[in-house]
Amino acid sequence: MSITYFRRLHYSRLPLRCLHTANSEPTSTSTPNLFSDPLFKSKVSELISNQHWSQLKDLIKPFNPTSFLEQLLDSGFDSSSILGFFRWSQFYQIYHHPLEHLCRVLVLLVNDKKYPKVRSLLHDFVKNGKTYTVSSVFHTLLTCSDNVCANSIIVDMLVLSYVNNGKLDLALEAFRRAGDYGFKLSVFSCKPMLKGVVKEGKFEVGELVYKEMIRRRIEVDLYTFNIVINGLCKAGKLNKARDVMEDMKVRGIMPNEVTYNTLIDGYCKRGGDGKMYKADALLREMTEQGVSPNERTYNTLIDGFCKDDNVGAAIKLFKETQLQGMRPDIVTFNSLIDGLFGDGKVDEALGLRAEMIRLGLEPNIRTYNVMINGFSKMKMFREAKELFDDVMKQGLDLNVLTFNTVIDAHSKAGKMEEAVALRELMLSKLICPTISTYNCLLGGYYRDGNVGAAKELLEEMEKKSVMTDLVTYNIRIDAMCKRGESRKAVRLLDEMSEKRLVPSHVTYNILMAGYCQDGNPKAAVTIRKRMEKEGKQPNIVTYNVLIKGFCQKDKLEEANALLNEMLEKGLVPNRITYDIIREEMIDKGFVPDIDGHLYKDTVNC
DNA sequence: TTAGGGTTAG
Repeated sequence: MSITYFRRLHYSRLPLRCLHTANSEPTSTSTPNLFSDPLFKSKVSELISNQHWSQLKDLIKPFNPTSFLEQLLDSGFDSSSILGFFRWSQFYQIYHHPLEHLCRVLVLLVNDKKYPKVRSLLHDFVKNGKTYTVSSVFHTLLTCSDNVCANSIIVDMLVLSYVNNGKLDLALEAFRRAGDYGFKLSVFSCKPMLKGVVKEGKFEVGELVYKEMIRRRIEVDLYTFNIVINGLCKAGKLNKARDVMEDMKVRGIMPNEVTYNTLIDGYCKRGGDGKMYKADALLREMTEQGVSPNERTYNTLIDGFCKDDNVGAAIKLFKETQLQGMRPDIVTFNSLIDGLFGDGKVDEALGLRAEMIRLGLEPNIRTYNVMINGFSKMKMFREAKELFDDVMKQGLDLNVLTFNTVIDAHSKAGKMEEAVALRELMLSKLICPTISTYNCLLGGYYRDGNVGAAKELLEEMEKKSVMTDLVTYNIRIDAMCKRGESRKAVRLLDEMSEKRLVPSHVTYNILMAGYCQDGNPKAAVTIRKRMEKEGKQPNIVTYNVLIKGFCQKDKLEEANALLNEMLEKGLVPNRITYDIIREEMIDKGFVPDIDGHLYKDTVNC
């Protein structure tokens, strides 16, 4: 039977609605049984296996591709040929086969254990195909196959495809609904899904997924535990993170250096009071458990100490690691240089930069950002500008943080014209300003007392639809308070709420400082109550602000009560507490004891 | 496959 004969036969017999229409939904399946003729079947098979698509296209031109595919599926063709035709017609001819046929092809491939092909087909389906709801895919799959194992493999790979194509919401929905349909997922899909969830900062969801994995008895491996622990640490749920580490041990999976490094980093960044003590205890624990700390462990701790205003401990650890033969890297030096600048030790910071160069480590853009910022914090604006110019000359890839840092340095130096010129420069380099860029400029205008320019900038931000953030409000609130408009500033809290911005400790502390500066510490206490109502406990700055406020009004009993409250809560007084506030109280007749408490000196009074 | 460093507000 010749091809020409077939064409004639089917052109004359097929109803018009059965003819091929690109992008169309299937119409009818009334095509006669094409493969009853062995010659035709063998011709089709040959064309598909040799990928002679143009010839095949001519041959099957009269037929509806969906009907043709259905007949391929019903006629015992091998899975590779069926997949070949499916892919060609679906992705190259842009013909949408019904979901049922996709499911049938998938089941066929899984039964043949052709898993890479299943993955690839699902990838293309998720990436380029029509978007179906998760329930329609699940439902269709069930109507095509009652093989629980095969179906589960397909759904598992579907979830993975959703994740790999950035469709995390669909992946999560599939994960949630899989159990209702009797599909069992594996760690192969759940792990990347968890990773994606944590990367997007959806820590609560990550925790739920983990719990659900345990409940459904999906195997959780070491890497997955580490992802879960990382998510909990980033969410600040350190106790839960530790519980998960204990849980993994119970399940026979021993924590490795990544587990410990993740937890140590969690404590360093979100460990609250005594965080570095806890982080250091974890270092000892890991060594006792036979897990060797590596460069990352020490870098994390060194950075933690630096940010905890304890650069001395950071340097001590740095020297210890060198004695152990560990080589510091660029991360170690960047953290230490930042810490030393923060502690006002400019010479030591510059010495470390020289040391890193001596060791053959080239400063990177982060090193320069840290240094420009360090000079700026020390009010060494000329040095900050010179370093920035030097970096420009070197042709290093400046990024938005470099510009934000140097813009901030200029705005702090009161050089607003140059700060604005730098914003123009960054635009000319196609570096897009961020909200931080605007915040640096805004802060500069307010510091200059140029409320008009600040207002214009805010209007420009509004016009350009730049999303203001928490820091923008803190800057505006601070500026209002400094102008003696604390009551007006409080009203901005409502505006923040409308924009779904949650005031931070800093916001409340600024407001309290404002009221205290106005000579009204009692009003500051009402702000404290509002903050506590929002679930935020006073921190060291809160106490410093309030104590200072009451001191300035000579309400020393109130100030002392707050100091005692702070100590009883285990908050460690900082330099400001000691140097400014406590000294003032001692001057006014209080006597310190060995615990740091103050007592009214009744003898001398 | 998992873990570390840089900007703006008190």
